[in-house]
Amino acid sequence: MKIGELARNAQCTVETVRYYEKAGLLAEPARTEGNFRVYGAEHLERLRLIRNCRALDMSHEEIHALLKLANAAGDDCGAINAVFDQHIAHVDTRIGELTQLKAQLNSLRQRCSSDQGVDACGILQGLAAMETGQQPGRHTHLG
Amino acid sequence: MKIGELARNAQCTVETVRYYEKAGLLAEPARTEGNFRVYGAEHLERLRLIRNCRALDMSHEEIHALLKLANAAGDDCGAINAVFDQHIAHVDTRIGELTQLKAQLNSLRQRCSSDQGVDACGILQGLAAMETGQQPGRHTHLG
DNA sequence: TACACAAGCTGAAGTTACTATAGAGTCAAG
DNA sequence: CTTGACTCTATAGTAACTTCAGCTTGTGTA
Repeated sequence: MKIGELARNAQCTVETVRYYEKAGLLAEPARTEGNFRVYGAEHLERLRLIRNCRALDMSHEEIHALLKLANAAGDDCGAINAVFDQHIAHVDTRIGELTQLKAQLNSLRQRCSSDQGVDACGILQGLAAMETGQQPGRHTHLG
Repeated sequence: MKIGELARNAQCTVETVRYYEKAGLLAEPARTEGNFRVYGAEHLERLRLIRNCRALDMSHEEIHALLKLANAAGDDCGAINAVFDQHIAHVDTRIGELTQLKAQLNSLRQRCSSDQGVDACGILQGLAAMETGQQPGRHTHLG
């Protein structure tokens, strides 16, 4: 199968496929005489796995670790669980941060009644007065 | 005040300050004879406002719009509310996405009991079998 | 006064995970 | 034999910074 078909089967673009190859997530496939990439079922399976991990917001680093572990057939999969648990922790942290954020935003929003002039705007006053919070802190790779 | 002091007062790095200047969020300050930037209280106030907006995960685009509106003294602040409301909607959307994600991750996680071999790992099986979901979809600028 | 060291300067490159573009080559159908 | 779909490589752009190299300025101490 050529790159277009592979991409269609995995619901992504051909550019993404080539990008994964350069990024070392997807093995370099064979080539035709005309230099076109030719893929087999194993490539599709691996690509699907990668896309699913991405759909779960895992970073390339996490996926890379996972793939490496998955290839070490015979090992027990405690390490895989660890990668997974860590990712779940990331998501959880991020949800907590955003929830707090939303509360703060809502409380600011309540301070403005929309018809007043900019000088009296409660939102702007609130934004200027807030004690500069701790750096949003990149505890996770999630935005 | 020089750039280092300004940065300390606003809880950010000097590189970030220079970056905001280049990005057009912070006005270019005066310079000393030796070409050092010199800031006044108004710069600090504006920088604090910017950092607070960032702490609330607003994008530069949103902040830029907000600053422009804030400078249009005299206008009523309905437009400011609109920017704010839109941002709150972004945060809300993202929380919803991550919550769904977490449920999916947890359900996958339950499939593995850790002591088995990689071949039988329920997580990997789940990841391979998942129907490639819709693109995570950038509805918001939040990751 | 001399010298070290902190702090400042500019400009360019690196980060993440792609997307988009340019300019060229390959291949099957009509 | 030409058209059009598909593929190739290489490069640049995205957001919001961070890091680095190489230089200049200012300050404190011997």
